[in-house]
Amino acid sequence: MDTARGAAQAERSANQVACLRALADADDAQTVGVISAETGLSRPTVHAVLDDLVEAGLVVPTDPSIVGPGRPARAFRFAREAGLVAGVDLGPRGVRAIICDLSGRRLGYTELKRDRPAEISSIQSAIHAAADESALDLGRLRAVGLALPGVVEANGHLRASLALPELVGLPIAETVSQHLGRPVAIDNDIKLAALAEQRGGAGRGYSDVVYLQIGHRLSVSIVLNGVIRQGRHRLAGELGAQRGMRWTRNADRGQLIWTSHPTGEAVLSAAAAGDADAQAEIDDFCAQIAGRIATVLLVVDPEIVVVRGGPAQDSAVLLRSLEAAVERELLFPERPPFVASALGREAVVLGAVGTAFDQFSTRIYGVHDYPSPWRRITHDLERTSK
Amino acid sequence: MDTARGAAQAERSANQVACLRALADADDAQTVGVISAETGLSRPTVHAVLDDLVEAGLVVPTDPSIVGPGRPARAFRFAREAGLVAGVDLGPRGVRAIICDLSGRRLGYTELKRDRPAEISSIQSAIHAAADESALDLGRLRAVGLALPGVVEANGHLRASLALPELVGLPIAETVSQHLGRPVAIDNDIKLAALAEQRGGAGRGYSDVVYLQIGHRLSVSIVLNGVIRQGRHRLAGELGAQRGMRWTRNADRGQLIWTSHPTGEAVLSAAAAGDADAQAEIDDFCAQIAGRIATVLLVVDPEIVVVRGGPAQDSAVLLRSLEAAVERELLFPERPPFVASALGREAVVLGAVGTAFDQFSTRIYGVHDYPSPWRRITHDLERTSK
DNA sequence: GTCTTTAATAAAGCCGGTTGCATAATAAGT
DNA sequence: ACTTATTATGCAACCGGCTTTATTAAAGAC
Repeated sequence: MDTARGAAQAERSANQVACLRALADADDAQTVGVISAETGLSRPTVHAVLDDLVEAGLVVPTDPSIVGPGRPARAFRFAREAGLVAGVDLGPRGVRAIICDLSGRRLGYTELKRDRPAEISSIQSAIHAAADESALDLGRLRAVGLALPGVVEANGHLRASLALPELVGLPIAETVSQHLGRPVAIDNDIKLAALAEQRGGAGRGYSDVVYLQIGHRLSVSIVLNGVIRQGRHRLAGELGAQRGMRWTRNADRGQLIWTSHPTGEAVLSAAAAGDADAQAEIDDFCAQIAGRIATVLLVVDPEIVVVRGGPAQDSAVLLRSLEAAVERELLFPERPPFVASALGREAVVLGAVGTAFDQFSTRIYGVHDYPSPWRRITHDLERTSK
Repeated sequence: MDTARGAAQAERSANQVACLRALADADDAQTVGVISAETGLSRPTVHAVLDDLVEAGLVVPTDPSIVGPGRPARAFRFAREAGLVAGVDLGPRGVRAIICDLSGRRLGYTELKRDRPAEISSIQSAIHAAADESALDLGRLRAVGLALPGVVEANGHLRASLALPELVGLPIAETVSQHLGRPVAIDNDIKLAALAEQRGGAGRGYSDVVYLQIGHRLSVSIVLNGVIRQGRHRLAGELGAQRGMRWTRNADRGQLIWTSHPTGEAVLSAAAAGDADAQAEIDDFCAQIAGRIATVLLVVDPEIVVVRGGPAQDSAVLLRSLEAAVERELLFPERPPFVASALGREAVVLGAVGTAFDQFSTRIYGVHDYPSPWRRITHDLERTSK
């Protein structure tokens, strides 16, 4: 008895999404005729669907803005300002927050440094600060995404974290959610960065991506079929959890030691400028980590590897060295290309807000299966580098 | 303009599948009323759908076979004999073939040894032999699944194979398909074994399974979200493709060397009987391979690990030793359980026929998205051990 | 003020589903 | 052998969603 109703309503729902997408893709107002042509739906249907969407507040009628002869067409516009979604990246040294509208446009952004141990309240503070930047009304906030370093359980607790030990065991998602009265999606920072790169960064267009972050420690995260690989115990990619398996020998308590130049960045820059010692040190480093990377590649055989490490302009040195080192590990010539991260350090916070869109799509838009605006989320990157 | 038609027909199609499933699940004849109750569809709808299915030959009306008072209900039965699906496991020493009906029942089975190099024609021969066993009419054959050792490309060629070098580079799937006039699904043998174990073997009920075959060489295959992980170059799980990465030190050109007893099976049996030397040798072996297994576990973090190795009755010795060795490698206590393969050597051929059901479901049944009868395929295992 | 052009609305029909009711087919009772 | 109780069938009516077709409304152009 529910089947028929369900199927019929599903069809209407699908058409709502189709019309909303057509309206949101072209970001100025559109007439019913155009939407009808674009979606393949008949004019009366489009009209009925748009009425529903106007009712729901997702679409607003606009002035016809006529040009030619004939009766002016009623125009409609996606009400992208109807709701807000926030993303927060709570790291060991600071917090970043971003606020987007329903179309994924970046409306507010904040970056706060911190010396003291982190507190849960700094998450809400960052959201408020980002909202104040553009005088946004947080009453329209629909959902929040949160990125944390460490093993994040499905229930929103932080099971383990070397970077934020002060928050381990706390019900973080629950606390923030109760405080803000909004749903909170929470996940590991590297996993969210990988997702952002796959959806709209260097891995765009590929569904299977391995993301590699090379800093003072090495982190791996994997996106398969367009979704983050979590694993039964949320340990997928946690290669550091293997005993006695240090990635490199020149690491001392989580700090990489470089000899040719004081910092990793300096070594990269020098190698890029032609310094042979620096290049040799990088090649040696890559050779050390290549074995385990090769194993990861042979387990999942991804389409592409996105690498974040060192300053963006010098990443080519690291990439080529790593590529060569990995190639030496493999018996077959088939190997995914290694490309530099496109989103850099922003990837984490973009992944956070994006995953909120993904997980709470229905609550955010009020329709089922509306796709998240990853394209725009990741595209508005320039605004930050101002 | 196609949307409405499409949605409506999709609904009808879904209802066809629902009715067919209800009919196939209870494998004797069912009345319209029962199906209606089971599917939640109304009686007139069920009747219309069944008429379609009878038309398509998938369902046959049956004698009412009444019992109580009242007008006898028309009964219908799933026409499981309407089509056949074959699976073939072409190995280095022989070939196995199985033939199932539409419900996944095993109707024919054959096992042929071979000393000479393999030929493609032995695939068809095995199918014919299996059909002859039960006097089956291969005119009803709908699809074929084929398992091969080595790297199998998506187009049906064998890219690399240590076990069957004589077939490398040949368009195997295409040749068999043209010869039989039927679609042929082809894949790597270990991958298909993993799939069979996940769908109806020791990994039943789990969607993320790592399958480990421990013989003279070690093979890994991974099922994620219920589908075989293939990888961009079909190399997912091919850990042997990493240079210099021998799994164990007591291997000589692909042959494991045992000292306490002549064969691996003998070592396992002795250890099971309490032989300390044998147990020590097994523990040493497991310690050697545990590192790489741990890495695989940390990359994908599966729900369960299915292990095939040694004779079934002594597998507990190997499993416990392996479990302990892997546990020593991991920093976190979370670890998937290790269980013994339920399908044994049959897993490969069962996976072959099952993947044919999966891939050619529409052609086999004539309806969209009818689920493969994995349960019955893997359940009829006893018939072989006769 | 009328004509032309374009869009909105209304009406009718299709397809798939459901509910409700009269009817047919049987076993059991007399 | 006939009636009755019982059960499933088959038909009719209706709903929800979409489409097509025809009619009406609203603007600019002459």
